Parts: sequence; structure tokens; C-alpha cells
Amino acid sequence: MAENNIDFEKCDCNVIHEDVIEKVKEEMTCEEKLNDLAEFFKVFGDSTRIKIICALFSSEMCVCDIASLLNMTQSAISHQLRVLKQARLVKNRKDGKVVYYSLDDEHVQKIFDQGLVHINERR
Amino acid sequence: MAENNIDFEKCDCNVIHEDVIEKVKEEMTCEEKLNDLAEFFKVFGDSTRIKIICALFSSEMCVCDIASLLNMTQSAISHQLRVLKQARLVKNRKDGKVVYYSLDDEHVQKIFDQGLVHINERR
DNA sequence: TGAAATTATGAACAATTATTCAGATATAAT
DNA sequence: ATTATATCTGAATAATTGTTCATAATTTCA
Repeated sequence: MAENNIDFEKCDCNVIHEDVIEKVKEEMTCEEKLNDLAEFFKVFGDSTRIKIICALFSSEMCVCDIASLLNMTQSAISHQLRVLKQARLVKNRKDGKVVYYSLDDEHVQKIFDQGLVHINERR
Repeated sequence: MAENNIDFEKCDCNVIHEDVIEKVKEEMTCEEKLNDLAEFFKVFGDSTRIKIICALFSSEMCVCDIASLLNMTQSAISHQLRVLKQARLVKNRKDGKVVYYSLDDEHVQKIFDQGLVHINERR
């Protein structure tokens, strides 16, 4: 029988440093926020979406223009713009038939730039 | 016949704002860097890895401890630690049988925090 | 009203990815 | 040497994700 009443854990090894685990557990951001955070970064983790974001740093653009710029189908771009919009990274305005997209967040540039700093530091 | 000698484009719509596209093209970060950047953010875009990163903000930990903390198998954690190491986000030191992992980058915290700011701004 | 153009969307498919499983390696202790 | 422990690794599986295709919705213009 187990020493305590905790359900079977998937973890298949012994706890080596219980004190460390306790401390980390207390200091850690709650699981729900961490899941949201991973979902958020997932949006940055696709080359099509990163290119769209980067393009929108320069100027607002319509779907057609982005598709042309990236040499991809309008449909593919539209799908990705929806993902970006759901993550509140872009916003859009409609002018007749044309929908113009632009960035909707000041943090995007900061996150983007910090990422660039990191990959530029390759030794 | 096409107006110019460019190969067939996947883009299936007309260019509406050629001037904008030209301007954006000039200002855009080169494709190679953008691909690397997407690869880099992909590493943040998984809840297991985000949790590992967050845990390591508090303290260095061995594989066993991380597995126990997150209630996952040692193997799963080991696989993800490899991904994190390849992205140069964590480093490790060996002490006998035990391998201790810690963060290997000052930018990680900045990127993590900016992400948190973003998701905390939900209206 | 009808045709053309732009964008959005659902379903299917292909590709990628995380985890599990089984077993290998490496170190320490007996 | 043998056993036990911690970690790593390759292959298989399950789940997720990006793109394509076909089509719908919306707006403009004739």
C-alpha cells in the first residue's frame, strides 16, 4: 500500500528533492494561466503567422495583399488571420468588399523583438 | 500569357495595393530569420514545456523532480527537456546519476512575462 | 437583378508533434 | 560483478494542426 493517500501518479521515479518541489509548487504560476500562455505562444509558433505579424508591423494590409506578399492562397491566409484575431493579435476594418487587417497589441512587437534577440545570439 | 515572367503564384487573387506590398517587402525581416523565429516560439507553445520553464524560474531541478511536480513520466519530461535544450533555453549539469536542469537565457523571463501581460489583459 | 470580386468557412487530407513503451546507458552502492 | 537508480533514446501511436478544396456570404458595379 502507498505511504499516503494520493492517487497513482504517472511519475515513475522517486522524488529526490521534496523541499525543492514544494517550494517550486508554491511559487509557480497557476496551471490555468500556464495553459493559456502556451496557447498564446502557439500562435507565434507558425511561420505563416509570424510572417503575417511581421508584415503588419509595416502597414495594415488586406487579405489579398498578404496572400500575394507571402505567395499563398487567400484561403490559407484567411484561416490564419482568424487564429491571429482570436488571440487578439490583429484587428480588422471593413471597407466595401475589402477587409484590412492590422496589429491589435503593443506587446506583440516586444515579444517578437525579444525572440529575435534570442535567435540572433547563436554562438 | 502573364504580364511578367514570374512563375505561377499560389495566390489566387488580384494584387490590390502594389505599393503597399512593395514597401512591406522591403521592410520585412528576411524569410530565414522569420522561420527560425517561428521555430523558437513553437518551443514556448506547449503546456508541458511552458510549465517546465516556469518551474525553473524558481529553482534548478532534476528530471525526476520535474516529472513528479508535473505528474508526468520521466520519459516525457526528458524528451521535452531535449527540445528546450536544443532551443538553448535550458542547460544542465550532471552530478553522479542525477542531471540538474536550469534556465540558460535572460530573455526567457522577459518573453514569458510579456506573454503573461498579454493574456492578463483579456477584456 | 446579375455578375464579378473579396473574404470566410467547413470538411478532408497531409504533415507534424507529444506521449508512451521498451529498452539502452551511465553512475553509485553493495 | 551485480543490483538499483536516474536519465536517455528510437519507434509506435494518438492527437493536433496547416493547407487545400469547394462553396457560402458579402459588397460593388454594371
